[in-house]
Amino acid sequence: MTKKRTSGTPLPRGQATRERIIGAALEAFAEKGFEGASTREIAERAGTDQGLVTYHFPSKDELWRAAAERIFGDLGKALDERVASLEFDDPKERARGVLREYVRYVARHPELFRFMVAEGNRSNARMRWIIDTYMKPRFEFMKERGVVSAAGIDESDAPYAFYAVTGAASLIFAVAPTCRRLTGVDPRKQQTIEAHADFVARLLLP
Amino acid sequence: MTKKRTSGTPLPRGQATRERIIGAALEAFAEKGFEGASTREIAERAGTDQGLVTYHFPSKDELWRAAAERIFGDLGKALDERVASLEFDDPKERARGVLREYVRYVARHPELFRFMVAEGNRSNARMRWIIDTYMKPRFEFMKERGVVSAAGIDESDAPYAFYAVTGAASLIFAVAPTCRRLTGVDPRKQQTIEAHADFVARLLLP
DNA sequence: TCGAGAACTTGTCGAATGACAAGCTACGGC
DNA sequence: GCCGTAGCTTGTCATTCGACAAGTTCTCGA
Repeated sequence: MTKKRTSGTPLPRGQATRERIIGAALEAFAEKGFEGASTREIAERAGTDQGLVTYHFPSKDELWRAAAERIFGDLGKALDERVASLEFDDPKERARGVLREYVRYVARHPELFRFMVAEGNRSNARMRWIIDTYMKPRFEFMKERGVVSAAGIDESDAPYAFYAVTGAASLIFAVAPTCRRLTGVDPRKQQTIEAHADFVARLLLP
Repeated sequence: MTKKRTSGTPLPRGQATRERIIGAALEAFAEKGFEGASTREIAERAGTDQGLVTYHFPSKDELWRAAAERIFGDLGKALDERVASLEFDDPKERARGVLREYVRYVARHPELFRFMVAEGNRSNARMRWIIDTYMKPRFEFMKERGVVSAAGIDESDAPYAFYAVTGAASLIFAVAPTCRRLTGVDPRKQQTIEAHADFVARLLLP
């Protein structure tokens, strides 16, 4: 039953805790930024010790990289799945569906946006790699077959559209506690998520 | 010429460095978050020593509070000035003007948005105070006499509109280096700022 | 001009940080 | 069964953190 392993392939047990650590790191990095999140806090969130974090990840940088790959990879997978399952003939209706799915995803993963904003004004090698690997394909998709073409937006406006859509869709979930106090609306409620998805879809694809 | 001072009133010289420290703190907090920004780095940005930071601000918390008051206060003042100077009869045209001024402001102060996102998911006493003091009036203004009413948006959608507008207007400037690499467009250029202002205004107030 | 106090510098403290080394445990191949 | 190693624990290191104390310099009113 057990899979044949070549030497060096991680054991399933180790993989699981490794994944837990990445998840904990993602939360911590999104909440406090790279410098603010300590490896000890990440370990505690993951239910282990600090020593184990440095065992699985030789440095904090490596852990950051793993967390970044995880969240951008997950977004890509989730969107690909949903997009494939949407069967609309009308391109605008299809774009609406994609957009609504995107809002639902960022609502469930507010750490994605916080991570983006926290790290987005650095331009080190790792950030550049993330842009080229994960973000470029999304941007090109949106430009050619997504919201931009469906909404009749000029291609030269694609950069503005990309960041306007991303910001409009995500911010409310990234600052949920603030929103609750300011407006009385709780972004964590399903009802709010759908209402915001509606609003954004109407705004961009009337 | 010199103003009469009662004992204990800070000297002008002290005020100036105090302001410089607040500015440096703002940059650092926006860039690395509260925990990630060190008082020593803030001091260096301000051109002084760490001891002087703790002299002017008894704790890092107090410094954070001063930085938050500064940036939200500045936004309020800037918008009030611009709004007062806009003389449009048509409410929609007026809302467009306000919105474009808002985009220009966040372009010049990208740290505002980074600060909001970094601190917006905490709900401590200081954040609550900032919401009640600085953000509530802005939200009410937008709802009653701003973009929401001008765009014919239902008042119950005001929360979604507020965060959609804020996010759409600001994100591109908060992650400028990323945007440059991803799209080729540099958000720091005046031309880009105006193009984004155009795009957002057309999006929300067609 | 001189004294008082604000403004600033310097040095130091315990606590927390990232990284590492030296062990211990448990699982899977033989 | 038993052995090697991946997985995990524990302890320690130099460095950096926020905070504070003590001392020096500058400014301005009298």
